[in-house]
Amino acid sequence: MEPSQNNGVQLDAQPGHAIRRLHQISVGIFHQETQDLNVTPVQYAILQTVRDLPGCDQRTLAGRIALDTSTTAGVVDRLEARGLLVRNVSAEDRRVRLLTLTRAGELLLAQTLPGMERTQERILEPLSPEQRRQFMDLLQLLVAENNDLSRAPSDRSR
Amino acid sequence: MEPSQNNGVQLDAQPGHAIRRLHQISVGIFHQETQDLNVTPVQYAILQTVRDLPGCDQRTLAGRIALDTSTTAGVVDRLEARGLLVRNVSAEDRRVRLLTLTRAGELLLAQTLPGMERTQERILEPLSPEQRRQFMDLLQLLVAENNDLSRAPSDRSR
DNA sequence: CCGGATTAATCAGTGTACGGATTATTAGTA
DNA sequence: TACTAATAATCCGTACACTGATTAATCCGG
Repeated sequence: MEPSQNNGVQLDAQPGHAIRRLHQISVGIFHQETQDLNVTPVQYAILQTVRDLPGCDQRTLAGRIALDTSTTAGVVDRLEARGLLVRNVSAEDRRVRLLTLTRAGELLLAQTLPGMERTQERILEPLSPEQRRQFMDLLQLLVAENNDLSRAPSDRSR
Repeated sequence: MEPSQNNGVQLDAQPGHAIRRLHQISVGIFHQETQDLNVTPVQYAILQTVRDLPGCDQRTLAGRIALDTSTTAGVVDRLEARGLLVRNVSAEDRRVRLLTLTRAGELLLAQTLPGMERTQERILEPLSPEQRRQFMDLLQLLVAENNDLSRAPSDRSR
């Protein structure tokens, strides 16, 4: 009958816990691969997105990388302080601040790219090519289907 | 020849980015399912681990959940402030602080359990039973093989 | 039994990550 | 055209998550 022994809760078997661990690992590898550049994965994502959408406003940016607007503001603050991008008040709508990479930002982005690519390879390294495809398919399916359940959903429409 | 158009970097296709998103989603679902209890996933993990290892020290705890010791200290601070666990200086080694759940902590843990379990189901909900098995197998393989690459590796030996 | 290495915990500093409140500006409407 | 709603950004507060430095206690070789 064993009242409620409760020891059946294996942390590692919980999807949430394993996902947190893999995220942790992925960030760790990124830092190993980009060491001296002093960039974080989120900073990289923002630099990359602003490069692809020059003159983009912060809300659109936040929607693209699925980040809260206040978190985005903080990261952009740090990038601006380092002279990697500029914030310009829009002429049409003075509430909006348009983001553009500086030359230093473009340069840093280019320097980060190889380490970022090695990071992606190393994350999946323990898997066979077949398994890598499988894992990425399932992962992307989960993200797409559950998108609206995160607190800052991605918005690809903008 | 196309110099360096660089627009081939699709964020969503990068394992690192998708993993960050899924982590974000998983935390979001956890909060939905445990709303009024005011517990975070990491706080739950600590409560659960201390319940399974009563009188455990902070280093062992940190190793179990694969968390930095200073991060662990911070979370334990908050749990202690809420009266959910107690820190007792060890009699044998006065450097060590032994952790034990209070009755309030046991109660909160029990209240959190159903929401935590629903969270795990909801994360994988978009997948078929077969796909869920596949995804969890690959996920656990990645975590196990890459364990030493995170900045706070898991230590199951203690 | 003393001095250096080791260890457990903490502290200071940086950087995500979120909700909720506030401010400035624009847009829509009676 | 005043009044209101909506919107972009920011600010405050809380909580992870890590590095590197520090403190206190223990351990261990000579």
